[in-house]
Amino acid sequence: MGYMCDFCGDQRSMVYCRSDAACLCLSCDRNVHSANALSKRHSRTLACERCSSQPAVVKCAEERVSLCQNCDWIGHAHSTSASTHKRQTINCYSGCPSAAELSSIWSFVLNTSSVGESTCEQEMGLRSIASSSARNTLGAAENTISQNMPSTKVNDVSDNDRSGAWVGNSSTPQLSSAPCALGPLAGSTNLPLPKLCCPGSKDPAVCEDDIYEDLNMDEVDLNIENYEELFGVALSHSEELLENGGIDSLFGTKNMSGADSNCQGAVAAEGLSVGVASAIQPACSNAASADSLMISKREPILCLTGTQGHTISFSGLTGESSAGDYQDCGASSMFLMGEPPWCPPGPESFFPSVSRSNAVMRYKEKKKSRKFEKTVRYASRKARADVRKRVQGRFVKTGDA
DNA sequence: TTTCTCATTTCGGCCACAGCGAAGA
DNA sequence: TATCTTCGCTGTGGCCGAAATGAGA
Repeated sequence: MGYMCDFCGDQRSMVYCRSDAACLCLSCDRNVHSANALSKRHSRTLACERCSSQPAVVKCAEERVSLCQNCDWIGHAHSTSASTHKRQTINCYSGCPSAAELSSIWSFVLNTSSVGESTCEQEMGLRSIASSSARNTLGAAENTISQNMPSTKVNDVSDNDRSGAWVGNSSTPQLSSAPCALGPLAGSTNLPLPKLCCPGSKDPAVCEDDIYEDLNMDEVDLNIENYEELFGVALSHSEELLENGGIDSLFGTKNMSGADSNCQGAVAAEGLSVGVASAIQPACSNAASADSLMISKREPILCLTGTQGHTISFSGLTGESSAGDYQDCGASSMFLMGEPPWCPPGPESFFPSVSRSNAVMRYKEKKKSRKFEKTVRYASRKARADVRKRVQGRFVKTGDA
């Protein structure tokens, strides 16, 4: 890092806000994003420690740095030795999570409190910012993985790892958490397979609908106390763990690479279904906000390690994503264009055509009725514009009649 | 089934000006 | 180095026209 907070300029920046395109310290992150309900929806993640201008998507265990997609690619794809580096997905978050909740999202702090306890109740308690939708959809993804890759050993983690499977890393879904994963959403569907909420999903419309239905950040009432203090301790703890080589326990999940990697089987399997693989590791699938989930759709990032330790990366789209992009393009464009370009022409029987058309109708209706609130950044300007004289909608000079 | 026409919806530009930040004195 | 001044840019809302979309013949 080393870069200063874009807001206060005093503290070291730690968090990258996609919506604001800004790097913030934790304190400013809290202040800025607790201002109103809209700002609470901003999807944030750790800032890339290399370029400090992009959101980090993975954490390299060997180099001990958080890297954005680009830096990760530059640093690992071109080097045979570096390509074997163990990397962990860094999750997004939104709202104003407490330190404990952030620790759950990133799993690099206060891990001991949850180690060894993997009950649904605890996870739900920790992840209060996570919507049931996100939880369910990921759970559905797990289920799908298990069905589509029966030969792949998905559940290959210790109890300790399991505790962080949900809260810390989306790259390695855990079948063991099926009671949690198979929530009402997945269970209520009549579709042969649970819904997926990922770029490779066969029915993004369904996903987005569910996201909007189930996500209600306004209901989240989160308070942050002793933010800096907590994180100071937490970071020290994480560094200590890193020095001890306890990357697994630090992140609470399996690594992305390695001989027993969960993803390995997926890649090794011939005719890899990218869609399914995307379900394995959406960029921010653990994020609670629709924001982040949409980002996941737009930026399907795959970093899978094959049998030779080579990393295969896919990125659907590159470049900056504006706030407007998140509004709709993420899902609708993909949806309207049919199958995502990265979807292989595999079996099309994931969803019956009737269900799909129904999903199309539901999606269109919902899209029609959806309202995107406009954020007024300067109330004073708004107040002045409201009282300013106009002619045919245009402002006129004060002196003019 | 395709093509054309009309109605409806969506979206971007325009306007004045206070306020903010950068640059220079 | 600190303070002040100047300049340029930003954002605000309602209306209009062009473009896109949908429905019907």
